[in-house]
Order: sequence, then C-alpha cells, then structure tokens
Amino acid sequence: MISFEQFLMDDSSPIYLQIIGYIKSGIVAGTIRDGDEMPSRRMLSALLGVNPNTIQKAYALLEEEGIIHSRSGAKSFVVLDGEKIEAVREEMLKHTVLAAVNSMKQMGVSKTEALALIGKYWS
Amino acid sequence: MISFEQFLMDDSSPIYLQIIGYIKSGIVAGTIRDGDEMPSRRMLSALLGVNPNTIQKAYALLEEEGIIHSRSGAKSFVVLDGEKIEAVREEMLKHTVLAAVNSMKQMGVSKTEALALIGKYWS
Amino acid sequence: MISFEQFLMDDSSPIYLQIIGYIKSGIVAGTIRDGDEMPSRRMLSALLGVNPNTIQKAYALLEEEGIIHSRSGAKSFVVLDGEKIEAVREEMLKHTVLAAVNSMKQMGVSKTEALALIGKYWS
Amino acid sequence: MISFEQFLMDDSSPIYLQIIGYIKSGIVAGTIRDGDEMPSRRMLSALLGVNPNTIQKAYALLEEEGIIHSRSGAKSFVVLDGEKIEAVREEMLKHTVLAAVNSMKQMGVSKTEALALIGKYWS
DNA sequence: GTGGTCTAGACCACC
DNA sequence: GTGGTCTAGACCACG
Repeated sequence: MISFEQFLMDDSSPIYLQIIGYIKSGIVAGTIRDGDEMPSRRMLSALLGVNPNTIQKAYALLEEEGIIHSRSGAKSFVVLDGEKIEAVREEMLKHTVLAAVNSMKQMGVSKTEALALIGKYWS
Repeated sequence: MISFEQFLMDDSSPIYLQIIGYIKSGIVAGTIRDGDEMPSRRMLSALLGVNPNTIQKAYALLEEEGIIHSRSGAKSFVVLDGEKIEAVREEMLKHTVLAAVNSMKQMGVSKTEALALIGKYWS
Repeated sequence: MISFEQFLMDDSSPIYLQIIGYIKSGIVAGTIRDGDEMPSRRMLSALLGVNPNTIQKAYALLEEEGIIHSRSGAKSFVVLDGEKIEAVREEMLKHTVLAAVNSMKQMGVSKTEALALIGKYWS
Repeated sequence: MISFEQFLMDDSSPIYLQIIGYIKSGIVAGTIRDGDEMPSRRMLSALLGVNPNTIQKAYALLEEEGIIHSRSGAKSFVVLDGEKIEAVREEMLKHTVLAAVNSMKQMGVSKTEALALIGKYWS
C-alpha cells in the first residue's frame, strides 16, 4: 500500500496535480513499484482531508496515462514495466530541467553560471 | 521601442504573466534598459491577438512593481536603476532555480546528478 | 464440459456480462449444445482469477434466462431447445447489428459505404 | 457555433461520453469543422438540463484529445486539421465496425450472412 | 467494500 | 462573460 505520509499540500497548484506529481516522483525515486496497491479513493480522501472527487480526478488521469489500473469494485494497483518507468523518469526530469534551462537561457545566463546557481541553491 | 518579435505564447500559463516574464527576462538579459519605450497597449493587443484587458493587466502589474511608468495619454517607459535590476535578477533566478532544485530533490536526484542533467539538457 | 480456454477478458465491460456473452456466442455458433456441463463456480472463479461472486452473478442471470439449470450441490447444465437457440441468436445478432447500423448512420455513412466497411474490416 | 439540437440523450452510457460521441460523429459527418465555436459550459449545461461539471468533463476529454482548445476566460474552439479529422473518422469507424465484425465472427456468422444482416437492419 | 458518474453549488483566475 | 477547481453528498454497478 502506497503511503502518503510524506505528502505535503502545496496549495499553489491544483491538488489533483499535486497527487499525480507525488506518485510520479515516487516512481522516479523508486519508492513506488509495479504492483503496489493504491489507497482507495475514500480512504485517501479522508486521510488528506480532501473531497473524494478530487482524488477521483487524480486517479482517473493516472489511469489514462497507464500508470495505475482500476476496475469497478476492485482495488486499484500500480502497473509499471521498465519502459514505463523510464518514460516517467524521462518526462519528469526533462520537464523540470528544460523549464529551468530555457528560463535561464532567456535571461542570458551562461552554462557555468547555471551550474553555479544550482550549487548555490541546492543547500 | 521594446520588440515582441521573439515573444512566443506558451499557452500553459496566463498570458499576462507570460508578458511580464518576457519583460523581466529582457531586463535580466540586458536587452531591455532604462528609458526603453513600451509598445502601446492597443498596438501590442493587436500584435499578439490578445484581449486589450490582458495587456492592461500586465502593464498595471509592471507599473505596480515600479518597472514601467505610464502617464495617461502618454507612452509608457521602462524605469530601472541598478538596484531594481539586481532585485529583478535575484527574484527571477531564485524562483527558477529553486523550483528545479526542489523538484529534483523530491525525485531522489543527487546534487551531482542534477549538475549532470543541467549539462545534458543545456545545449 | 464447456471450455473457457478461448475466453479473453476484455476489461471494458463488466466481467459477468463478458461471461454471459461468451456463453451466448457459443450457443449461436453451435459450439455449446443442450446438455453441456458448465464448470463449477469455484473452478471457473479460480481459472479466471475472478471473484466467486462475479461468477455467481453470471450463472444466476443465465439461469434466469433459462439457459442453464442448476440444482444446489449438483452440477449446472445447459438446457436448450430449438426455440431458445433461435431466440438467443436473434437477440445477439439484432443487438450487434443494430448498434453498428445506428452508429454508422449518425456518422453519415451510407448503406453501400457500410457494406464496404464490413468487407474491409472482416478479414 | 455548434448546434446541439439533434442531440438525444441515450441514458445507457454516461452523458459525458454521449457528448463526446456526438461531437466526433459530427466531425466524421462533416457538420463540425475546424474553427467552430463550442457553446460555453454554462450555456450547454442549461440547454441539455445537465450539470455543468458533466459538460466540463466532456470538454476536458475532448481537449485532451486535441479536438477542442480552451483557454480560461476565452471561448472554446474546435481545432482540426486534415490529419486529425482522418484520425477521428478512422477511430470511430474502426471501433464500431470491428466491434460488430468480431462479435459476428465469434457467433459463427459468415461474411455474406453479415452483409445480409446489415442490409436487413439498415431499414 | 470498491470505482464511476452525476447533481448542486461555490470560488477563483482569466479575458 | 469564460474556463478550471473544489466541496458535499448522492446513486449505481461491480466484486
């Protein structure tokens, strides 16, 4: 059963996207694996203090991406093969890194400055 | 006169924020300088194919930040001293870099991996 | 004993309906005949990896339609006379064909185009 | 502005899917074209006597498929190039025809019988 | 128990 | 005005 203990609501982006991001981050970090059981919508909704529909939306999108599998009446599970994991990792990393790289380029930051900035703010 | 030729609508974030970001990036990059003339709201609205209210909102916020100065009926100009430029630069870079750093941390990426990723996606 | 070797779970419609459809198709195709023995609920549940209640529901509905006959503690058998077979055949075919016909009409497909499409996708 | 006058609720499948199907059928039939304006969610919800959220769900899925384009605060439009139209047509026809063909095959119907059945039920 | 759909209505950001 | 998100709660089909 996937734990949401470390999940912190950010409140700046929609909750359902935060949930999706949390799952995907877990996949990239390796803490969420193929076959893991998802908490039921009701349970998670109670745990996070969020409306069940919000959870439902997150789960529906994850299902559409093929990351979880749900059947009415049965529990939901994570379904991941090596390819999918790699794809998620690629997507997540590419998105974050490219966003930063492009912004910095547009600001006229050089590559070496960029590396220094990362070091500075890594803490 | 500040040119919006290189401005590309991203469609993922609100238009008025994209405009503000474009101006600020130009300031950090040094392509926008103190005393530069802003295009008129009407002209920019037509050029970008966007509702005039959207342009107005962007200009109003830039004015609120003290980055441009408008007098009703007259043209708008950029007003920048060294401090302001440094403040904008600091704000933009910190925001960009911290967003990337936090995302990568959550994905279990190490500092050295992060630096490698920046290098990989830079060119 | 009716074999479920060729049974493939479709995952888009409820399992119990898939089971019923599989049986009815077999009847129409002539591969399932009067007096054939149904697998036990327990066995089928294990074979398909499905909740026993789901099998039970399918069997109950088939019994309700008079297609199988069960006696508690005894095996279930298919009971079919000519009329019943004809009724099932009629029902299955009408349902299938009408669904396709109506969809195609709504898409502005002409009768001759429809016939061509059937030919195209048949093989 | 796309008209929903001919839209009839079927009630057997979810409303949001019926709306999507209606749009796609219109695309295949050629009555819905690139650049057409979608009715606003509120307006359509009132017109069909359906909750706005239901409309929202349909629109969101259409957007995800790249068939319509929405921006917060602005109207939604249909966006279709030749490829997309062909893809939708292919998807819709293939889905309906293959469903029928496979069902009939499983029932042991021959190709000529199938063609005769289509003719019979076309009316 | 589970997932899926829907209603009723609110709030916010955007144009 | 528009689209997007969320709450609160209901109902149904499924396993």
